[in-house]
Amino acid sequence: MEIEKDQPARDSYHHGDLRNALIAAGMEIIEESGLPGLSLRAIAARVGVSHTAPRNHFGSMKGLLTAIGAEGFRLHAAAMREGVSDTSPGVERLHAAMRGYVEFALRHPALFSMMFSPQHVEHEDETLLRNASASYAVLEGISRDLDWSQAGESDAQLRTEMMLWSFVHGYTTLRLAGQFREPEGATQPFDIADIFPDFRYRET
Amino acid sequence: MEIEKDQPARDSYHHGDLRNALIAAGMEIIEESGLPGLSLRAIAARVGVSHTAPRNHFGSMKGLLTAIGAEGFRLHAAAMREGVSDTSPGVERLHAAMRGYVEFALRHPALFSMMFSPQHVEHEDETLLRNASASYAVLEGISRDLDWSQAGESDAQLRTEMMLWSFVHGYTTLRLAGQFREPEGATQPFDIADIFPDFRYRET
DNA sequence: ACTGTATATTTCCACTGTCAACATACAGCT
DNA sequence: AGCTGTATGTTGACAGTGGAAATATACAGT
Repeated sequence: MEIEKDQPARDSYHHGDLRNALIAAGMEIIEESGLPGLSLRAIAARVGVSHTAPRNHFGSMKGLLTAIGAEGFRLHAAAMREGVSDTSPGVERLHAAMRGYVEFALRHPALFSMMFSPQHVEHEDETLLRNASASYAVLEGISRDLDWSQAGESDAQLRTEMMLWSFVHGYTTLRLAGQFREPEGATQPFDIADIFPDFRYRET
Repeated sequence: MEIEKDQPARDSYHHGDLRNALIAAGMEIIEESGLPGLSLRAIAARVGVSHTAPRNHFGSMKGLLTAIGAEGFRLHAAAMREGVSDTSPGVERLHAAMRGYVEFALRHPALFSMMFSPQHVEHEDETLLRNASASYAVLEGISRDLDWSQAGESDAQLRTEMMLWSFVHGYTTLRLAGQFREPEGATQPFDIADIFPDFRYRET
């Protein structure tokens, strides 16, 4: 790889806001070239800084990726909230939130998969967990506006939320991994709202 | 890393069954040290062969990982089938299959996440897809023994299968990523069967 | 003005996957 | 049996990676 020519001119030896600049640069690169293109050196070069400079702010590559992932969760939550903003409460709102979840992942596949990869990201990290919870809270809030009375038992609320998150996240992950077949004649797999289990099973 | 001392003695210049030996060695390493420890050179060293030898059989690192992933899907399907073998048909069998899915992933976390990572694995690969389908087919078969009549519409079968797979896979992935909270007093998150949506929602 | 600390650079290291050139063994044909 | 083409392994080099130690520079508090 050649040296980055148009390094942002820096007046002083110190950058001033290197931490945020690195996160932003990492975001750009992961959008452009995916995870394989996301190297410590590439990020540093884009900011115009030596490849060891990030170490002062993030400790290691994993630390930097974790910060990027945390920012990803922030965007993820924002995308869901926006997709939901102009729907009236009820199932439609839930469907909209689920679609927001999926569409964000399809638009930012590399970022999304990194966010949930313990290999790349320190999944115990405080801000990462907090931002992930904020994302989780969007689904949670909508879920509370519905009546899940048949769930019945203790911790019904928590169970329902886990069910929702599992379902949406699994659908998203499998779509990203290209595992779903299209139904006959269609060019895309079923929309997530079309497979949402609004039914109950019985044994034959 | 030091050189591997106890290389399996090889009588002849040619190995004889290098392809399978490499897959087996890769399996061992990913179990012991996870994805970060899984390097082309480490796999080759364990078999006692130069690090460029795999190239003849797999083309690239990704090719080798794909073969390992395909083998992983085979084991995954086998684990599910075994967990199901001594249950009578019905919901219990479905629960058993889901538990088998989850437990395999918890026992082989690195392998499992690699299997679904397009970054590591050629997810269009023929044998990989075939073995993945075999795994898929276990859930599918059990699902057919249940009555999902309320799903109703066209392609109900396919939708149901997608729903099941999404749910199980999402639960598994989120557990692996450490995203679920334990309910109060418990040391583990809810079992997957305890959050399975055997209910329907209504709007309030 | 002085001093300790935060920030950034330089240089080196072990390690990675890929590649081209070469060595060895096997398999099929005459 | 001998020849030959092809499959299979090896060697050595290469650019790229993240991390670490030693060093330079600037800032912040006294």
